[in-house]
Amino acid sequence: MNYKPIRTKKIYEQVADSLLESLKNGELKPGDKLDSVESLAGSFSVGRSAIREALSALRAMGILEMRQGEGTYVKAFDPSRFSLPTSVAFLMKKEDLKDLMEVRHILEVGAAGTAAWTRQEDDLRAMAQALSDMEKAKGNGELGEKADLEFHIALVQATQNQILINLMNSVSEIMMQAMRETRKLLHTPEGTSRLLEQHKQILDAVKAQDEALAQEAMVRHLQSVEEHLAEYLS
Amino acid sequence: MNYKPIRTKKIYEQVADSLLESLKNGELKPGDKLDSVESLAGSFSVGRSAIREALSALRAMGILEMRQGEGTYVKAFDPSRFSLPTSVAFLMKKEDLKDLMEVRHILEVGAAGTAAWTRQEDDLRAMAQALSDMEKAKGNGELGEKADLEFHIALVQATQNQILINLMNSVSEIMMQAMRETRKLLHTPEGTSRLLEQHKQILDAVKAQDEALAQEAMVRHLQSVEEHLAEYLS
DNA sequence: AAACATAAGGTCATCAGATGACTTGTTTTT
DNA sequence: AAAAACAAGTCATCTGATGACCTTATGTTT
Repeated sequence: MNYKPIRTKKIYEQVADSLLESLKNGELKPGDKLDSVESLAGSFSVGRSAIREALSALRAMGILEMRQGEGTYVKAFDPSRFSLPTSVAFLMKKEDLKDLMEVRHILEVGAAGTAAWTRQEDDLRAMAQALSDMEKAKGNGELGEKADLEFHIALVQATQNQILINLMNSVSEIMMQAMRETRKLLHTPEGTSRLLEQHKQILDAVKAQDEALAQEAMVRHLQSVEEHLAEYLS
Repeated sequence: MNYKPIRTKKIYEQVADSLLESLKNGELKPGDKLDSVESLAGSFSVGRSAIREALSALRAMGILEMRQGEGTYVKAFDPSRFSLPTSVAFLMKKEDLKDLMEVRHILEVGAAGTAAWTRQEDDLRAMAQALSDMEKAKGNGELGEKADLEFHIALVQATQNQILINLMNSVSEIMMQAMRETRKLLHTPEGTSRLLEQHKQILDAVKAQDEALAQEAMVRHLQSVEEHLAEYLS
């Protein structure tokens, strides 16, 4: 015999769900100010702690904003919510990292293709700037790596797709944190010139608005990078 | 003149950061049990509420697990943490949805390409099953849609990449919620047979382990879908 | 009249004590 | 030996109090 559990959900979860429901119904709209914690506690007939936990949960989801002394407000949708938790990088295993690298590969190739369509002059300038920084940094691992990152950021920015930008950036950040030591070995003197050439091909294809070529160039680049990191991931 | 703000961070944020630090240092490992809320409150010289808020925040990040009556434990890394907040679908605007659709496009094409390499017999069976379900459901929008979704899930499963699977699934879920009404118009009687043909091409390419063909077939499929949804997104 | 200073009210942040609920392990009873 | 009762540890929630912070209104000075 298995009876249904009674009161499975914790109180603050019920409260959070109820508030979420109000949002879906349109009773609460972005920008609205919620009732004070006290009055909410009264309405729901629960303690303030439960309300606060519910609000904290919703804030963690990025739906609410609590401003001390002012009140609690419904946040508008913000594409930056579409990012991954970077704080967990340090407990990823090698397989996880391999999976993440694959996701990055997919996103980055896709971004290169999209950017070929959507890139503006600004974006081309930013990418070219990153390339020239990389050239200047030849041999300096620290700087070279920074310029490398800047290039990839400029590329994804060129897609004009905020969700993609946020997703890509958080993926990159997690990978950087998880591979702190290893990734330096890409920026040896001759490594830099190889990377430089690959990046230049990507930029040229994006500039020429050649989607297929941009994707190919990115695939070549990533395959090269992945080869050099292979031993770390195996 | 701009002075540094004093005590920028709230107490629970400081506590959360401190605990995160312990995780990075390796003082805390996945599976470990944390001290009780009381004793943590003593160690940090703060009230229990502050500790609880910190723990709640870490739980929201998926790093901790609080079990009533037992204690608080450090969770192991779980790829399912790499998903996007599905609860915010209802406050997305059309541009956001367009961006998200683009991300889905990129991920799905990438998944098709990867699956061509990694798919197992099981995966092929699951995809074929979804297709036959779709055929049976011809005309029934509800069932057809379900089978459609199953096909895409089976495809991404075939990549064997848990992070990609989670990411893709949450993207799909958000899109489904945000387009509740509109997406039904794909599963008209003649719409279904068109979709069926496109899916079959994808399956064939994946079965043949032809990466490029699988990607092409997926691109064709998504372009067709996007065309039919165009009026909704414009 | 304009700028500044002060006070008041509202609200979130934190603390501390108390009670309830849940899990685990031990002891007692049958 | 099995079942039931009990005890200890812990998280969940409630409550009241205090502090910190923001906004607004009011008063004061220039």
